[in-house]
Amino acid sequence: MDIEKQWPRGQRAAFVANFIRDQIVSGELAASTRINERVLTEQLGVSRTPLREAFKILESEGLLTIEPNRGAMVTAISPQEVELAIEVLIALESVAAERACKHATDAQIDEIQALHDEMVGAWKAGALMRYFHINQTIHQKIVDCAANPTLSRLYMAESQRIRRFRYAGNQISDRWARAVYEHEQILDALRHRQGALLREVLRSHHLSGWRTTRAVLEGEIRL
Amino acid sequence: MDIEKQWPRGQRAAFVANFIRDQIVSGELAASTRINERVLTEQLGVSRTPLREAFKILESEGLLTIEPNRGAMVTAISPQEVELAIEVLIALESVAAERACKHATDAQIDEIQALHDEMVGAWKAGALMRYFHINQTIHQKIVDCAANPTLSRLYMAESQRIRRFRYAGNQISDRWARAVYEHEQILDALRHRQGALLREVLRSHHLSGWRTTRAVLEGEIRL
DNA sequence: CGTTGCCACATTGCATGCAATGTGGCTCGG
DNA sequence: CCGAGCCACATTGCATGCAATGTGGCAACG
Repeated sequence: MDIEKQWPRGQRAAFVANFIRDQIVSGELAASTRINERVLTEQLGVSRTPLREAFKILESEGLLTIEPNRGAMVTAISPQEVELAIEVLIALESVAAERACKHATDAQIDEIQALHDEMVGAWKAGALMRYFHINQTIHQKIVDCAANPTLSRLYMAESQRIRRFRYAGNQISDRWARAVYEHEQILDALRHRQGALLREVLRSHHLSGWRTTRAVLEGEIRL
Repeated sequence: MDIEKQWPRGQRAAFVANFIRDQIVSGELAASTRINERVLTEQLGVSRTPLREAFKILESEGLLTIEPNRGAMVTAISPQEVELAIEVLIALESVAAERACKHATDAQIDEIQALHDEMVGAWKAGALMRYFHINQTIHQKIVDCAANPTLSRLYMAESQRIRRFRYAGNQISDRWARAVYEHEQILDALRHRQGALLREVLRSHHLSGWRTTRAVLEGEIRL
């Protein structure tokens, strides 16, 4: 990437971390891939110091595993661990649901509605990647409506950590259609500020999404 | 500290991070304190490279804030943010409660019981610091019983992040006595594997703890 | 006397060199 | 032919030097 282009002093580690994080959460860097410092420094045009600082950031986010003297590799996560993480995500979103219905501004809801419309467009256009990305954004925005920075931070970190696994499930077109329908229920509940309902709709949305995804991951469904 | 003593190659950043983290969560390093790299390198006997890597780790844990060209300082947290973080901690412990009642081994419960007995000892001896530390350990162990690594990891990180604030509330002797009583209810619920009950007891335990702590922080109660 | 601009010093950000460790291939003995 | 040991090379861990940026104090000016 951007060899020669120099990022601002004081933010290089952050930019490098973003770059690697994108590659990991998008699945471009497969699990257990070893990362070579020299290669990356040449790709990114920064020295090893900010690079290694980025490694430490990503390690504490759970995306990289660093073995002393052997370097960094993309953390491997089992479907079992993903399932447990989703349980945590559901808990976080449950708290968010009730709070979001209390604290969301109309502008925030409109923004989510706009994202939803855009997502439906991506669905109809068959743009899976775009759909998936907007989907994630919508969930994050709902959590952000809860006006709880800790909640937003943990939700973002954890959903990114398992993102590469969840992508699989959306490739099933039945699931895709159903998810769009569920999202409409979610928006309704939010718009009518029915916290308990939103919580339950979100919960079953995630559970049914995970059932599909797990089936795909375990090879029970051929694409 | 340990000038001259050299930590093993490959773990220095981690050890430095632990060292600083202890100082922050224990309150020895006050909020907004600027941290000077040169001073720390001399105290710890490591060079600036692992030190700066440790800074990045602690920054992503939310304990340090790094301003470019101005260095690291202990992140300031408002009581408002602490309250919001506690709401998240309660959500995490709620998930943990149900799961812990299903997955806890008898040995784990015995271990928690032993910690509880030790904590009562510290209480009777008036050893506040020791009491507080065991208290935190008990809650972490309960979460660990849930056998969900993500849950354990997030719970630990977040409880450490706000630890320095919660200490204040325990200095009220009424609260201290009540907390011990509540902990007995918690252990009972866990031992009888009553998940829903455990969840509710934990929830009200944290809420009443926070009410006291907030009052102390806001200066409504003189020590 | 207060304010502004400037300069020297302190501190951080990053690149790089060196030492330590890991790794793959080769030799040599069985 | 196979395996163990060894050696050269690749890679990482850390220390340190240099450049960029921030900061506090002093001087000059109003």
